Amino acid sequence: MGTNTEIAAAFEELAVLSELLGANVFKVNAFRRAARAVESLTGEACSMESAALKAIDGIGASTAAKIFEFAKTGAMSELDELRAQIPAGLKEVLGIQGIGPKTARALWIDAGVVDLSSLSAAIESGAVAKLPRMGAKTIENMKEAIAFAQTAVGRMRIGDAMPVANALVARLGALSCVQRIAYAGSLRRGKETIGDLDILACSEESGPLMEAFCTMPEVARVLVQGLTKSSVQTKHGLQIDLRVVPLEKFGAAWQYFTGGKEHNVRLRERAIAQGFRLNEYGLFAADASGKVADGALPVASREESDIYHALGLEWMPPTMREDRGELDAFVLGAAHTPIVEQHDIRAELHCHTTASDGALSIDELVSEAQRRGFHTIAITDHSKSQFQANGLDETRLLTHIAAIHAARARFPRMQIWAGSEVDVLSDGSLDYSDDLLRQLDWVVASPHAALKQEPRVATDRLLKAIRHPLVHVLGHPTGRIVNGRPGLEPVMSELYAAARECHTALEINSHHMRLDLRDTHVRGAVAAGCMVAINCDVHGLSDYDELGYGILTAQRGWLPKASCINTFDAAALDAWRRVKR
DNA sequence: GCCGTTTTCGGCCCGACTGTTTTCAGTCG
Repeated sequence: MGTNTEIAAAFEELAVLSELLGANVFKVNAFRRAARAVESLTGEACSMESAALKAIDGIGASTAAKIFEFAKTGAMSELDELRAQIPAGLKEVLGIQGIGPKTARALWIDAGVVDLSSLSAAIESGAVAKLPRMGAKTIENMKEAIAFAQTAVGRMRIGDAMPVANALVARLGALSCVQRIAYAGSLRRGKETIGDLDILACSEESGPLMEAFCTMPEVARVLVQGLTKSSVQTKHGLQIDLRVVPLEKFGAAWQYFTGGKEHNVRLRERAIAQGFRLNEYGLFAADASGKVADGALPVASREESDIYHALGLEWMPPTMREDRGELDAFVLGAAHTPIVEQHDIRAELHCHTTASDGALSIDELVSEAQRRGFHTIAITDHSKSQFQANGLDETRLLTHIAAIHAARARFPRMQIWAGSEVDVLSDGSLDYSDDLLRQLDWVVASPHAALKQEPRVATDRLLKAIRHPLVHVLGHPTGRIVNGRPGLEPVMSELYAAARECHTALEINSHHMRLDLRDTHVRGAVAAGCMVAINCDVHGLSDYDELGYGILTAQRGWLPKASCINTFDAAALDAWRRVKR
């Protein structure tokens, strides 16, 4: 057996290693495409029939055979052979900015470089300078890039990147030469972590704009500076790319720089098939040989929707542009299920007061929910096992329930529920008795401890909570922390099936440190027919703003509005709740 | 390695920038 993640990683490694051996680039791309195809499956690749595998775009006979081999033996012989030929440390050499597969291969074959330290040694000894196309400037850049690789931050959490991007957009947008500006890239697509920031601007004099950008005080190193494209690295190790296009081409450029890469490749293939060519300046009519006449005006370029419409597609949210079937789903005129949007959310069903570890009183929580246009709030303080979070014992909980119910008189327009975020203990039992749970209006059950359990143990633990007749929502099901801890790794398909059968919703915890369920889990839950809750796990006033990250994650998982309980009207939500009361 | 509304062979997305070259290869996104 092997998980989809493991199989995708094997194909990605196959791509990298065969690239280092100088394989045909199209073969390398085919491995990468296979990796992506496996990664975005909602079922397990290892348990699929050969015909079903080969029916998937990007998976042919050779790839299917490799998946079978992996399922049977836990390894791929072709990958093992490549690993035996190539020094393991060469992959980190390939990771250096400016060193691609051709250079890495030349460094290895002709200069004996096998890892970063031997690369530095080869630079010092002059061995690198003897290679073709290795001038003084190239070697200087290489030395800087090696030094920078030691300090780089890696991928940044979306909640850390978003404020940086917003501030940068505001600062550059204030320059008089800037007509329009926005961020693009994986940040706009709402990925949980961001590798670099992509900013797109329109200006009639890009020189001063590029100069202003490259001389910002936080810039440590200018990688590239041109009139349409510049890249810098900041003192914190974050790479920022700025692209400048004319105003009338903003839509084409925004589409192009938002990506994802594979989505764009598919879109350009579609353009060619329809007699066009697509680039960052627009969609152009092509002649029979695929050429665009010099000076031809674009068919579409001003807005993203112009591009998609001209190609027979609806505009689609950036969150869905990952080559996971969106081009088929958004054909112009075809009916598609409305995806959840932030303004659809009318209820917060997971929040904490000062009774446990929150910073707000009951009234402060409720009035903020009301101010945001919500009709329902469930107050869910921690249960007794969370002693470090001041979790409530039985006596305090009963007092708290009364206090929450008393608040109803002060907020006649709000539906206010007394709830709990009750701990799912390591054996799957809950932290309060059924008698006590029955007195609550709303129960979120969440794992907080024992987050390193074996997958089988974790699965059974969470299944027990999902099947509990008094539980409405399984909160942050895996307990992972983005860039922090992996959390539980249960067999998700079993959780989806049980959740659907038992009328239990699975939570997308919106906090940018959690985002749990993650995007791929949401997609799987939707495919299995589950209901999903999007909650902010509010501890302080600003946590209500985390909702945006939860929505991005939900959209990346193609969550329909109708499958999200927070979008129900007050009566429907109450009816849904009462099934378990 | 994948794929087919020209195709089972011969294609496979596109452009900016850099450094090293005298016209382009390599890298990146």
